[in-house]
Amino acid sequence: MTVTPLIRKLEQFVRLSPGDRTILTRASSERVRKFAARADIIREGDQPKDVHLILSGWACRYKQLEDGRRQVMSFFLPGDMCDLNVFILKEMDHSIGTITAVAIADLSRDFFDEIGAGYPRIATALWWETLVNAAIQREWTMNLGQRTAFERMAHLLCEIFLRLRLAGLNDGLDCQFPLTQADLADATGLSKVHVNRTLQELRAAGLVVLNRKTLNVPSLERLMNAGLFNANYLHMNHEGSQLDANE
Amino acid sequence: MTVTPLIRKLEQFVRLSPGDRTILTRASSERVRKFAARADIIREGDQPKDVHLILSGWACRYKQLEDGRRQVMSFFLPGDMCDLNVFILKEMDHSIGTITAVAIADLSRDFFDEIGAGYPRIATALWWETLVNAAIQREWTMNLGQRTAFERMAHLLCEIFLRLRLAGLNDGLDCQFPLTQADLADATGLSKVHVNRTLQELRAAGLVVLNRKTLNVPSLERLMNAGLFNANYLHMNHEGSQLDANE
DNA sequence: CGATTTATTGAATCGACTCAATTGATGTGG
DNA sequence: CCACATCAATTGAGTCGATTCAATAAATCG
Repeated sequence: MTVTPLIRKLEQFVRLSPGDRTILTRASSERVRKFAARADIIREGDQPKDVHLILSGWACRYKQLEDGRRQVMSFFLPGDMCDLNVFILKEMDHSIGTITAVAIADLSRDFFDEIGAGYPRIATALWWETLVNAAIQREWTMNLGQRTAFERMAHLLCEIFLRLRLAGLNDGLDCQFPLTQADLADATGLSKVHVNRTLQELRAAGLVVLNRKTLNVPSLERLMNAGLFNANYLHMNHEGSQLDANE
Repeated sequence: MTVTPLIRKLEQFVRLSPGDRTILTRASSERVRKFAARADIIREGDQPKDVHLILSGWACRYKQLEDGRRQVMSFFLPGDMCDLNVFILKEMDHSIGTITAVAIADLSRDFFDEIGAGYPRIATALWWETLVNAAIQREWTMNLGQRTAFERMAHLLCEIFLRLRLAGLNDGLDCQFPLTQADLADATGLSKVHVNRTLQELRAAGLVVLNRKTLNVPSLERLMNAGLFNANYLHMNHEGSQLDANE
């Protein structure tokens, strides 16, 4: 049940068989852990032991400089997982912290061996996810390097909105939006004050309605234009039929 | 011979057997293509057919907005390869262009199937490379979002210097450095003028000597301090002994 | 060698930041 | 369920880092 976002997302790319869904569901119900909001799941310097799959709630990767400057490098939404095979590294080079209360499933090396050996569709879908995550990280580079505050914020909101939709987590034009302006500041490299002013501009332009932890996007097309948003990097154009599940 | 940077780099992480080296050398000598400086290897929108391995020369990933703003999202040095399994995507979301004259080897899907089936050490090393590349991309996010122009430039120069060293391509305190100030501007999100001024600051601080396409770093430690550089994200602390090659 | 690219400098401007104070929401314990 | 405490959002004013525009100098290439 809680795995739905993952399955839903992977099926954007491959059509999963009942057996595929079963093993994903099983893996998502063993070794579940819960965290409060604003807690760390793993810290820079820790030894990574498992791959974390977000079952519910929002989290983020972040890194901090000695003087306190903090950068959020990505957001994890339900159905997202941290790097495949992280456990081959000796230590984490960043931290993963929660935004809201979060439930995760810890996925072991054995699980991925099993997938590699007997679940080629899942393996392919996980590669696709890995490539999309890399593309998202590159797009953030573009966002921080080239876009103005206004464009950057519009772009980020577009991305989150679309990613929630891929995971089946939005409701028409609305979605849950638990990020504070401080979170947005850390993700966009802007100051909190400027985030506030930028959001006001977006509101004034009629591009977003954002309050009480809810985001409403009256016209995704207009928001995309404002953010110079090209969805190609999300590689969604597959209609779930890349591989067939003739089991 | 030209594969040396790749083998050298991978051996930071695993100890390769003679058989491992043979297949890497073979794959690097079949299907070699050469490009002039400032040419595109593949463009956004193209269908990716192979994984590209840089045998010699420097290249970069980049993306451009309609109005011409350009962001370099990563540099490819000899021994680097573009995303594993890119060919599962329908189209490229960015372009790859050369900086200098470049020779690449095109690696096919079959090659990677072969690696997966019979060369576990190489497979592990390629995963390590993938994870390090993801970490580098995240660090660029940090760089663009949080560091000042001065720190950012110092950080970038550190990273390139260390990566060249990993591939066995620098000579003591010196290394080849074919990037123009315009390239640095596109990579750091700064204007060309400001890159120029920032480099002058770095020179004035005695942190770098940079001219005639050569970079000299008198004290890597001081440059690292200036860039708030923490090398943990390169995951180099493995001494090539992660897995043994008892063939 | 001239032609073109790359690097450098100066001056004026602007986007985003800092500092500081205020308002508004949220949440918790008594 | 209110009162207080805390966290989140908003506003104003002054400043600064980095930008743009424009011109010149130096390097590189054919």
